[in-house]
Order: sequence, then structure tokens, then C-alpha cells
Amino acid sequence: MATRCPAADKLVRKLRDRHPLSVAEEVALNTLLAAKAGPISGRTVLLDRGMQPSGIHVLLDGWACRYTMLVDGRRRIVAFYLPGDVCDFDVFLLAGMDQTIAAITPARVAVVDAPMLAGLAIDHPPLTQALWWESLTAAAIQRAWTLNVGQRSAKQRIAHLLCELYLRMDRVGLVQDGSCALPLTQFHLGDACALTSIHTNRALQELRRDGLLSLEARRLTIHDWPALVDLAAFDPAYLQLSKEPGTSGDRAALD
Amino acid sequence: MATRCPAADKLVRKLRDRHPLSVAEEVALNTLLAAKAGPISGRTVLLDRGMQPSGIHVLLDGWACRYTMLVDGRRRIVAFYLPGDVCDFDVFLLAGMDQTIAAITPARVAVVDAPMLAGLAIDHPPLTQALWWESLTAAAIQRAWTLNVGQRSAKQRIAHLLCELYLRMDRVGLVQDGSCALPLTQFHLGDACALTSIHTNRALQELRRDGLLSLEARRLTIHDWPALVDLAAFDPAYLQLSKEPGTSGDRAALD
DNA sequence: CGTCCCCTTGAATGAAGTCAATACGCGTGG
DNA sequence: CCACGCGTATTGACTTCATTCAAGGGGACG
Repeated sequence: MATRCPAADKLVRKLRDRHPLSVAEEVALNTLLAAKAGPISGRTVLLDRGMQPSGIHVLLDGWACRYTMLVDGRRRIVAFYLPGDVCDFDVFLLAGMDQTIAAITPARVAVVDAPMLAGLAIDHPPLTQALWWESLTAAAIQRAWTLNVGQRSAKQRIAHLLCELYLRMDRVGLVQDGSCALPLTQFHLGDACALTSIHTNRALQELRRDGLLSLEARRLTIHDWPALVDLAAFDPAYLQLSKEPGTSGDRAALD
Repeated sequence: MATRCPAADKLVRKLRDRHPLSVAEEVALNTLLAAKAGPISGRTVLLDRGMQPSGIHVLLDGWACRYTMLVDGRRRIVAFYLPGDVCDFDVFLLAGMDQTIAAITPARVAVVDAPMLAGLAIDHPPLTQALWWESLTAAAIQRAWTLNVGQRSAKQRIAHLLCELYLRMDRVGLVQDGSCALPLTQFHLGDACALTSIHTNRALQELRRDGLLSLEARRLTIHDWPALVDLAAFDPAYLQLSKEPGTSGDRAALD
């Protein structure tokens, strides 16, 4: 088993980035992920109010989001899930809530039996630590969203969200040459930043005009990271990364 | 040891509400809480960027909040902490972030050694479960805030926040006769809802004029809960409560 | 080749912010 | 005791940013 990083390993990669795991632990977790993994098409609903939860969903590839539909038909996205993300640590809590988790793109999803994961974690304290940390990071991201949505201009909100997504993609090795996939429509971005898609559009145009980034054909390219970070008042501390963006993209090629 | 519910027990009370704990576990947790507990005055900073964290803070009594100061001097509150709440599961993460946790009122705070708590949890899987659940609930609250700040009118935002705080107070037995302490200024409410205190004031006036609630002398009284819930589009599912508000207030008096 | 989804643009409306001023309660100290 | 300062609540007039409404353009795909 090489140190390469195939799709199934993105979660493990993230976890061991902060907490060393034994080989046995990594293998056990990967085995659990592989046990019940399969492809789904875009827009597939993974979990919805009243749905009988079949387990915890881990994204191996592709994007998903968590949203609530309001009475007036508007959609509010409260989280994006990227490759390697655990979508619903809170399956059982979520089942009673008015929220939906759905794929945005075609994706590969592992469905993990919750008690089995809990058992594995109990047998391996480092794994408990790592998963605990992962969920605390998710909570920190959530707080950053609360802040972002509440207190910035449209331009800043979009910029902040893009900074975050860019670094999260980098964290799982999906940034190359200053760009990464970003399979979101302006509706998605707007629904996540509490803006209309129209205003999102105008904000994006400004960001492009300023030469900070380009976003086309579902691909985000950062042209001026420092300026973007400055504009967005983006403090990456909450993502718990150890390294600068763009320095890790090719690690898989070193083997 | 009776079944009464003194201040130090509020966390335990909340935990066992969802997850049965053995007497030994409750005692162990309470002992840990009592080991290093003390009174603090209002506005005391518990944790701040760069501060060497001394442990995890648990509020035994009093209110606290977590906020970020923006460059332009505005304050954004991202969380309120009520009696029985754990303020910073993420101490170590938080220490690197630009956030502050500070008391709002005079309070009693237990400082729990993080490794010791982790050790206790590892020895008692039910405790791990319960604490895990508690932190997932905190994350759900955070998502609700993201939603609240992003998508509702000023009046609805305030109403939603007050609904949440009211139920959370009820959960730890601090609601009596349809009212509870609410030691927040209109600045606090505004900073939490992403509104100016001026606009908060106008929204509050409307809520009072509609006969839904009164809020004076640091005390919140709900006059028309169904109407308030309806206005706020408040879905209590995310708080993970089993009972209706107002039915538990006097449990401590039954001994 | 038409339809659907997504992006773009313009003009009018509206909710919340800003600025400014006043009022009130409360603790401190003259 | 009263004067003062401070934090909090309230009110009014004006401004600004984002929404809403309306319409048009472009690309993918059946």
C-alpha cells in the first residue's frame, strides 16, 4: 500500500493531517468506508426530514449541500460538503429537522453504519479524537458562516465563501495551479450567502473586474490570493490548516 | 444525594435528558465540574485569541457569549451560552481564532481539564455519547443561527432568537410562569441577529405591540407562544427537546 | 431546432443602516 | 443630597444596499 491518495482516502488524509493514526486504524476506517459505497447522480437526496436514516454519509467524490426550504419557496443552504467530508454526524438529530442533504454533482458516497463507527472509535481513542476534531472543525465553519452571512457586503460574503471552499479543496489535494473545481451555480452561492442570484452575479462581476479571481465553466481560479483574503477579511484559522494554499496539490505525484 | 437540581447539576441534567447516565458517571462528572469552579464578574473574558487555554469552560450560572470584533469596531455575536452550557469544546481550535468568549452577567464557571474530561469520557462510553450529542446540538443551533441571520426580517430574527433562548432556559429549569431571565441588552440582541441596536429596538416594539411578549427589566415574558412561533417560523426540532415549554419549570420543587 | 437552465442587465422598490438628538435609570462622588 | 457621567432605550430624517420585477442572451442537450 503506497502513500498515494485515491478517492476513498480523502477523509483519512484529512484526519491524519491533524492526528496521527496507526496503519491499522487507517485500514479499518477505509474498510468501513468501502463496505457500502456507491455512485449517485446529481441532485440525489441523501437525507430528508422523516427519512429513515440508513447510516452516516461520507462523500468520497463530488459535492453536496445541506439546505432548508422556506415556506415562501426560497432555499437556504447552510453547508457545503466536499470530497472527504462527513455530511451528517447528526443523522439522528437531523432526521427530526426540516433540513435536506442532497448531492450537487454526481458523486460517490459511503454509507457508514453509525453504531459500527462508534464501536470502532471506542476501540481506538485516536480515532475518536480525530473524528471529534473533524466535527468541531465543521462547527467552526458553521460559525464562520453565521458571521459571513450576517456582517459583510455581498462582495465580501462571496469572496469569503470562495476563500473557504478553495482552502477546503486544497486540504484534500484538489487544488492545482491556483485553481479548483467549483460546481456551484450562482443560485447555490446566493442561497449560501443569503443573497439573490442576481446580486450574486453583480458581486462576482466586481470580483472578476478587480482581477481577484475568475470563475467559469465550473472552475475557480484565484489570481490574487492576498488581495482576496484582505477583501474578505478571511482568517483561515478556523479551518485548522497547517500549510499555505497551493503547496500541497501535487503530493500524490511524488510516489 | 437527592434528585434535586442545584446549580452545578444543570449540565448533567441536560445530558441525562437524552442519554441515561449511571450514578457513578453523574457523580464523576459533577466532581470534575466542582473541582475548579468559581465566581466571575460580568464582562470577564474567559478565552481570547492568543490566550493560553486553561481548560474547558462550563457555565454553572450566568450568561456568556462568543463574539468576533470586526475591523470597523462592530461586534458579531455568534453564540450565547446559558447555565449548563459548555462554552468551548473547541478550546484548542479557538485559541488560534479571532474569537472571544466573555461573560455577560456575573457567573459561576467550572474550568475542566480537557485531557481529564477526555479520559473520563473514554472510560465511560455513555458519557462520550452524551457529550458528543451535546456538541452536535450546539452545531445544530449554530446552523439555525446561520439560517436565522440570513433569511428573515428583523422582527422574525428577534422572535426566532427569543424562542430559542426561551426553550434553552426551559431545558435547564429556568422558566417559570411563562417568563425567564434574559440579561441581554438590545446591543447584544442586535449583534447576534446582525441588526443595529436601533433596528432591534423597533422590531422589539412591534413584537410588544402585537402582544406576543414583553421584555423589560432583563426579563422575558411570553404572552402568545403559538403566535410567536408562527411569526418566527420556529421549528424547535433542532434543540432536541422532548417536552413542551413550561411543563418542567418546577421539577426541582417536587423533592 | 426548440427547450431548459443558467447567466446577465436595467429600473424601481423597500428594508435596514446611518446620523443625530433626546430621555431615562443608576451608581459615584462632590 | 444633588450633580454628573455612563450605559441603555427611544424617536425621527435621510441614505444605501440589496431585492424585486422584467426582459434578454447563450449554451447544453434531447
